[in-house]
Amino acid sequence: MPGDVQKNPVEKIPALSRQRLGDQIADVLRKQILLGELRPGSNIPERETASALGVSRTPLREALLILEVEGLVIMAPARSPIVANPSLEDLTQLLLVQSALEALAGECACEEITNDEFDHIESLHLHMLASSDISDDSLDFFSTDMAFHEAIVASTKNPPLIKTHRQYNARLWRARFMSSRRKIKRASTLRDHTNIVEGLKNRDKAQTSAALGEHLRIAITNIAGIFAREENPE
Amino acid sequence: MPGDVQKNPVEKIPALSRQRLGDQIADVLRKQILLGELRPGSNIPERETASALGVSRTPLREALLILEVEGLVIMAPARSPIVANPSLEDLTQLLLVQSALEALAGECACEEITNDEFDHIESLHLHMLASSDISDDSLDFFSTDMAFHEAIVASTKNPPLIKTHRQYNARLWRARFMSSRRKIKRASTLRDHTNIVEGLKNRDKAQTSAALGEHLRIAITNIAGIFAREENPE
DNA sequence: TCAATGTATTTGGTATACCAAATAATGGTC
DNA sequence: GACCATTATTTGGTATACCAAATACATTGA
Repeated sequence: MPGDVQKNPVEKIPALSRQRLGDQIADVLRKQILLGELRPGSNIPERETASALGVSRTPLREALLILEVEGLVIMAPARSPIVANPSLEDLTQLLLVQSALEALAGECACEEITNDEFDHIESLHLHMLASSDISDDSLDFFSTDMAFHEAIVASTKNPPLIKTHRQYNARLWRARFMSSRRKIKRASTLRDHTNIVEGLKNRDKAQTSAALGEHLRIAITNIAGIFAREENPE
Repeated sequence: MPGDVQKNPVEKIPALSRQRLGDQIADVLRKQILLGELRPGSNIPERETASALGVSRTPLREALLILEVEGLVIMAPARSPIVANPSLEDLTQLLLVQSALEALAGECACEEITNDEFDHIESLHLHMLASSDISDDSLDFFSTDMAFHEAIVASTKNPPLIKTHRQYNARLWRARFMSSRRKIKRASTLRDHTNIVEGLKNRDKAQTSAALGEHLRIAITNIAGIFAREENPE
């Protein structure tokens, strides 16, 4: 950056030096990957991306490193880093682990959840129930769904669990988003959620855990359906 | 490195440029942390460590970044990176997640494990049975124990599960090592392992999964005992 | 026309130089 | 003698310069 004008409007970067630049860049790239602005399989050349973001390669590489450890980016020697493009098998394996994590979260949540936290989760559920009929705003339905699951995990107050769950969610985000656009499945999603909320309300470990685990195992089927449809559309 | 003599005897670093230098450094540091050569809470100043390893700060920072994402190192702004020093609560939370991961691994293993893999796992178990009476080589008993669990997880052929499990193992390594030195507990460890092996042999998902999950939940108690002993020795 | 080879360009990997913030030490003053 | 202020040093954070490997392209020969 030899003295050229800073075009980057990312508010105040040096505001109290919030955190490492690399972390902030990782957040930006992660969001772009999740939103599909950076499509799976696409390249992330270091110099180009760095200058596009108005930073140098060093923190950009730091961000790529983080995303690689998280499994969102693949870095091969002498090749541009690329956005991970998980196969159906990859997604199945990820979902299996995620379902185990959420089942555990369900158990822990029954012990740790506060009434306020439960109320918030229930309100998210009610919002989904209400909006599923009226609007067809896929993005709203989907993001509320994600928030619902994250809120449950957050209520466990188990930082490693929360972090690992978040990382798996990131890798599954795109597939689950595409899956959520099949509105046909909404009814079963909501039915599962009702079971989960009921389990949480009664602090019933077995019900909550089973409902959460089963919920995601169903998601595997849905995603497999998406893949089948892509290969052989209609 | 201005022309000074290379004291680093790390074989041939540029041998076919195996992989990124940062990854190799991360491996070295991780091993040092696990073996206790880098004690929890100790500093890892960048310049000093880099020159000690005969590399520059860039790949060293890359390694520290990786270890930070893995949870083995804490990096705070304007402070030397330090080796994570998990509290009893931290370890409890980690073990809870790890137990869920191993329970899942047990289920998957029953479907995926080959006869060769089972034989290997069984031989590890037999080795532990044999050596538990004769020698009191804690390190051997412990490392075989770790290999036993890792082999089970590996037999699932689920890469994300394997990777996540390995990362949790790294964070738990030290605590489990200290715990394993209480020879009194060996009998119960071996009894658990016998159940696990039996479950695997019969490809019995429920038994294998339950035995693995329970096994680690017991480890939580053992580690809590270690902490209690440290605070109030004898 | 096709293939093979050599060169130029682009890639990521690494080392180093520079910067800002935080800390620790030292000197001065009350 | 104690406390506060100021400075010097050490820290990590960032930018840049350099390097080697890999690729793509072009040119030349069969």
